[in-house]
Amino acid sequence: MKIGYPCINNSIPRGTPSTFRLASYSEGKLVQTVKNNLLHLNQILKYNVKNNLLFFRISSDLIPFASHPICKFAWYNFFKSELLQIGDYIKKYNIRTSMHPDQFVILNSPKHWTVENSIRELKYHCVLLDTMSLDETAKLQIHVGGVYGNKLEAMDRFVKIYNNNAHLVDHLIKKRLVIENDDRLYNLKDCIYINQQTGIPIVFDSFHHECYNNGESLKSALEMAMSTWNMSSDGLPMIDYSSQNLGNGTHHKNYNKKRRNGKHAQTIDTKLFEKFLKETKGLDFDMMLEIKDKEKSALRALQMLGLKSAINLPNF
DNA sequence: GACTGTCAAGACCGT
DNA sequence: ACGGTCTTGACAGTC
Repeated sequence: MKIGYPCINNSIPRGTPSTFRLASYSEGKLVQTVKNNLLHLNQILKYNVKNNLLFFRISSDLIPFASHPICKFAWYNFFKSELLQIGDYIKKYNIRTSMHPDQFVILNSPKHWTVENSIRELKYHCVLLDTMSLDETAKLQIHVGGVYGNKLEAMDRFVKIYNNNAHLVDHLIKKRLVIENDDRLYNLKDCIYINQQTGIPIVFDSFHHECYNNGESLKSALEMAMSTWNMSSDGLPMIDYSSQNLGNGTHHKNYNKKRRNGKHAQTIDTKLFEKFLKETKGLDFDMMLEIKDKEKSALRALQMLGLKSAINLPNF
């Protein structure tokens, strides 16, 4: 089991902007920003290795506007050696990686341009991971998409574009793509339906499952999701762990039991995490902590798991 | 230096 | 049909 956190490390000051506005796009700005982003990523990975946090979600904003038509720059050539170096470091210390393209990647949209944009975005992620020379255990995690008034049709549209459009969704994407159950549209059972017809592994999100499920127990749900992974090629199953932000959520005007307030907790609730560990005892997976204070909670989780000093490392 | 509107991209929901 | 909301962090313009 590896513990990780997504994209941002609050212990390492950035110093430089990580992105910029489309309106001010220039090749020079892109190069400078990417250069800074790669240096920053290097620092984060070193921090992670030092601290035994060996699962990390790389930010989709590493190369700003990479999939936008405005970007004609071959960043994958220009930064090839830097990217390879990062990839070597990741492999050397056996760091598990993933990326999570954001809400705009929707493969089952009825609008063909939305699907095309989505695929361009997925390709950017693939080129990035491929240029780092990472194997197919480095995953790209997305949600199923919209419902558009008819869930079965919408799911079948997902399956169809995945299975029957090899010119759009090619092997480079398929070897990395995984789907995640969400908190209101596509739950675990829906993801299983898609998995059965596509073979796409499922990233189990514990918080989303709490919000939206079909009554499965945590452990059996987790086992179902984990069984969709081909351990030899996909690697150990990944899961997302988080809990809801307490505070004024229960007073929100749209509060209800299923959705709660939908936001991720500020910091890890050790009691809930303890309970989660107890209920999932015996299962092995790589766990991403989607919690706002990022590495801080991840370190706490490591401590609770007794993994903190599991490895001895050279100093940096 | 603090404050705040806005940002490439989508979809849902209530009115 | 339409505007607000989801959820999110940081840029970028304003004071």
